[in-house]
Amino acid sequence: MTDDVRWLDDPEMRAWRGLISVQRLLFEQLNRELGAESALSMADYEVLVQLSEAPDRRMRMTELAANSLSSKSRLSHQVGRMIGLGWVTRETCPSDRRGAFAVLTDPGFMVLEKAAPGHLRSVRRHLIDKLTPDEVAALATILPKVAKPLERMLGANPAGLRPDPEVLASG
Amino acid sequence: MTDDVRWLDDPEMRAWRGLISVQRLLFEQLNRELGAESALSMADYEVLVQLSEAPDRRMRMTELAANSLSSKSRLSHQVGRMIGLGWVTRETCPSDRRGAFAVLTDPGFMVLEKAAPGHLRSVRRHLIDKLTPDEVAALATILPKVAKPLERMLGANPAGLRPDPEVLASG
DNA sequence: AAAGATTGATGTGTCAATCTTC
DNA sequence: GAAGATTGACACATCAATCTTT
Repeated sequence: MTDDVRWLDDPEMRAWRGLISVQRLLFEQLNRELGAESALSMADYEVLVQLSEAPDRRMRMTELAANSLSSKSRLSHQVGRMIGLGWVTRETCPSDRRGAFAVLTDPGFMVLEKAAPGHLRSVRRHLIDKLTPDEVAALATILPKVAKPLERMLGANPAGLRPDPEVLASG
Repeated sequence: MTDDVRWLDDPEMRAWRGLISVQRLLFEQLNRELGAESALSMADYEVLVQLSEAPDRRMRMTELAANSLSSKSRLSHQVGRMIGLGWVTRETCPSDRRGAFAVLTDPGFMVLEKAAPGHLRSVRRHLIDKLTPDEVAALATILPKVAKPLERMLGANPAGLRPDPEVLASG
């Protein structure tokens, strides 16, 4: 661990700060608006969307966790809460008795249907409408270049979303 | 609230999903690496950076909250913890006795100095190095277009980071 | 009353430990 | 023992309420 570090130059710093700002401001605002209109968090919303699009409106927990970029632990807590609210039920998997399905209920589906238009408007208002189509396309190209390597790195890790010690140690 | 919603088209959806992925994967990974190397969260880090760059290594709580895009409440809890760790002290403002300064201590400064190189490397490895200079520049241009309107909207709001009821109702 | 700031209750995320089935 | 999944303890964020000074 040498002391000579390459600091971020101006565009690098602005890109990085921009990402921080968007994370802090955009996501929290969308969360607030979604919550105010429908008592849903973005995490809830994402789970509902995934389940609503899945065959039979059901999905294995591990698959659901992967699709919603969540750790198994987080998803488990979250689905637990959603079961408490009656939006989801749990079913055991017949072919592999370790496995569990999360199943979307009708009330859960209705909550999603009711929340979707408002949430979509929020996303347009605060994100899409602020950018030109070219800029949107640029984000669509650039962001996966950052996300995909992390996806691979974390997905390759057996025990959920945990840091890779090798990568950590490496300079 | 009409039922006819304009769904996101393909680039719009990819941009939006990309942002979600980056938020989930990049920030959590950086947080984990920072924590593993230095027992610091990104929120801690940001506060330490702000204070270290401020005149006399001190800053008013409200200003610090604004600079680190945090709500006053969050910052207050956070600084409270950091005081407990000996990284920061609190001082009352002589000219306005409602006000408080957060002041960086020497131990706090040393923690930051020790953590910075590793964190910087993480940011390079997972973000900057994945992109061409053009792509970095594009992010530096595009992201503020999303962040600034939110900054204005939320900053204009007297009581911290709260949603604007008008905006919520509209649309 | 408004601004500066803190507090406490509650909800959610994280990590490590655990349990069951493969 | 590894995979699928859950649990409990703890850390942090959020919101509303509060307190003090202006």
